[in-house]
Amino acid sequence: MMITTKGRNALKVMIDLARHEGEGFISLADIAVRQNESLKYLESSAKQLSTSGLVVSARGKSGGYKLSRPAEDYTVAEILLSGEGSLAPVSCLEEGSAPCENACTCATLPLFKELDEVIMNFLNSKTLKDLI
Amino acid sequence: MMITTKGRNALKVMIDLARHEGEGFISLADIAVRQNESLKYLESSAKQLSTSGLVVSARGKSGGYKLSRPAEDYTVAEILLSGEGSLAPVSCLEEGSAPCENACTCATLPLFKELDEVIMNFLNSKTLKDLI
DNA sequence: TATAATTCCCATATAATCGGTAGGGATTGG
DNA sequence: CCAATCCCTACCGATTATATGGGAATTATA
Repeated sequence: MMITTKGRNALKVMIDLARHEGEGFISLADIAVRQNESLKYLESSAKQLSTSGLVVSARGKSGGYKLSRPAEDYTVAEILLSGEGSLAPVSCLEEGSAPCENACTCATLPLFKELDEVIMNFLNSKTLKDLI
Repeated sequence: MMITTKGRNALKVMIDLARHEGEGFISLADIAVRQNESLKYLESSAKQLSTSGLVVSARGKSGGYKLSRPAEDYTVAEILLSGEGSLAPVSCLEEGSAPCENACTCATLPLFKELDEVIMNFLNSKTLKDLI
């Protein structure tokens, strides 16, 4: 499976924030209850989204998270990428991975490159707004 | 990543067999050399293909494997499925997995169902013959 | 100023999966 | 009988997945 709980939780946080767009900062505790997920585990996804610049965070009392742009300006691809690091269907297509020494003769690489494109085209065509 | 060495090796075996279609039984030792893979590791993929009925095996001296149908009659999807067991992009879409108790309220499930369809449509549209 | 709420940071734990390796059994053509 | 070949089972180290837990830093507000 390509998408783990990290990506799924990143998406759940973003969807919840999008549903409460314009309501100021939303606390993770609220999101955890609504999405039926562990607060502690959501923290890592939320922090990653914040580091990636996809959300703005505010610490301290009445703090929380909010979207940094309108919901329709996010692609699903960038949200999942923030959570997962990579969405490549095979490890040899991950950015930064050691290039496979058999790449030039590998009988399967062209296929997986195509598959990667198909997946990314789909995920780039969907916006956060489409999910709410 | 969704495709592991199991699926990739299944594909490599099938591609090699397709390239030698009509030459009778091909030994795994030959395939291992040509594909630059460990014989021992390929054995598990080949056995799985045999169990799935995608190839015919012959034991004993001058034995080996051969395709059970013409190369153009295999979809890439069924080959990868034989090696991987499942190609679902998330665990909750895997057949036989315990159904997620949040399925009816999960904000992300519809998206992943669509993604699964996109992936399977692509992999079903490709045949083994397309790869050689 | 004290308190409570909140994000942020780091460490730990457990289970599963990945990517093989090893050894030998069963079968069969020559 | 022998060598080649597939078949079966067990194991193993490394990594990843899926969290949990403790507490530090920050901030609004009473």
